[in-house]
Amino acid sequence: MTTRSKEDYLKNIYHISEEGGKVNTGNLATALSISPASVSEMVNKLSKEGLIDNKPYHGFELTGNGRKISLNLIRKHRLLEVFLQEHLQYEWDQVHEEAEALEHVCSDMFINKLEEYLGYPKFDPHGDPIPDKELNIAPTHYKLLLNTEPGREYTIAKVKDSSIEILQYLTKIGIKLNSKIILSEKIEFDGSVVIIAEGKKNLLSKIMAEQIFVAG
Amino acid sequence: MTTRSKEDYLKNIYHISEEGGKVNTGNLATALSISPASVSEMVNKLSKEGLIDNKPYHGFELTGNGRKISLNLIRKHRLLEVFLQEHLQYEWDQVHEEAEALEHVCSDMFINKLEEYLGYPKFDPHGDPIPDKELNIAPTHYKLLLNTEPGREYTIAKVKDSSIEILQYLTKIGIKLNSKIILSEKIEFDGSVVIIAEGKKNLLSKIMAEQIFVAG
DNA sequence: CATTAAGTTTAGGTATGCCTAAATTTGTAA
DNA sequence: TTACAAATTTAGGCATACCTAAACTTAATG
Repeated sequence: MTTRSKEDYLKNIYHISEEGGKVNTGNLATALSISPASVSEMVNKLSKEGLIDNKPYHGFELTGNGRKISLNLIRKHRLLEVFLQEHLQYEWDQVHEEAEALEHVCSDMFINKLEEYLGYPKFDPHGDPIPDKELNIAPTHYKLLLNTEPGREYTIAKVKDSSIEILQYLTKIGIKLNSKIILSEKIEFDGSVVIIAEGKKNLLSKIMAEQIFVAG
Repeated sequence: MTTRSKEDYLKNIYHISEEGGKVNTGNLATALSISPASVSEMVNKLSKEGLIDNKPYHGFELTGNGRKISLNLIRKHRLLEVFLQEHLQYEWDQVHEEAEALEHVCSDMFINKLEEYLGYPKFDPHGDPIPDKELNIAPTHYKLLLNTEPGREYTIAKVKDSSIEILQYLTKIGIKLNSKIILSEKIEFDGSVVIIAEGKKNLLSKIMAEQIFVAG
């Protein structure tokens, strides 16, 4: 059986490895806000169920089946976000939490019908690609804003949806998806940066800036 | 805390007492497909939490708070059913199960926005009234088809949504909400009835007929 | 190559929500 | 008014998914 809890483990394993990290007990525990001991237990169960490949003391990764479950959840999450924002007037920073709850409960039939209803959108409100019915997901080549060439103009392609505070702050300073943005200055002392967006200069802390990805 | 499980208890207590029955360990156990022993335990917890009034060995009923939680769930359930049928092309017999899962998970904000999106519908696809935001629910005075005057025409006002098979069968013989229906003949032997709907005669078993309520 | 710190796993414990079997309560009928 | 059947509750157990504390691996360093 795949419970809500197991689904959360699988989805987080997917996200951590997407971001290039090795997946181990420690960082999964941090991501899930759960003790390492509990993660270790659950990793064993998931491994016995053939959803992850575990090398004790050396980390683990999704199997084909585990990846399918993760991608299906991500598909549900992102389509739900599109619905919430486009039809129910949710704000940018509100969609994530609601989708997080609904994704574990709505059926595949529901999501396929919703996808049709929405007109087969390709991206969610944060700029992330939506896997299709066969769980193919478009690769993205977005750059971290922090790694771009200062002075050049880019387009905001993605903002991580995990922090309500950041999304609210960005909205307040007029930044949204597809806004034009220029990295104006990097401050060595604390890693914060000065950006120009919508004609205005703003300071972003390092943590804020790390949530922003650009294209172009 | 109100968990999924507790919510199911409360909702079922509401439904049983709506149908005029006394609510006790036994019939709640039957409704939930759970052992009487488990129901007895949970009834104690709900009682301690002030959601039901329990007289051991003599049944129980919802308190004001318990009733509010139930009505809010029913509101969510019915609005979700309207959305599923009107926008996602769900069939009559498919809406109940999906709504049953989603109702425990969607937020009050979600359902208030959905209600607006749907244009404040007053009834769900089975004919049941939808409680408003303040949890007021319209009283209904539908009659059991079985108790109507033979030969007279009525309008189908409600069909219970709990059995997929019955809804599928009714659809097959052309019966839907607001269809005109005449009770043609009662067969004493097994309680089944002959009805005329959409110009055609059909036999309904007693169990089937008990699901149909009419107005007019 | 022995030590040790960091990271991981195991051991033992808790709450929830279910179960079966045994004990108790209730109301009715002899 | 006692005895009994039906309904209910209590007792003791199990699985899930979490916890803390203790034990164990690993890898890096002197």
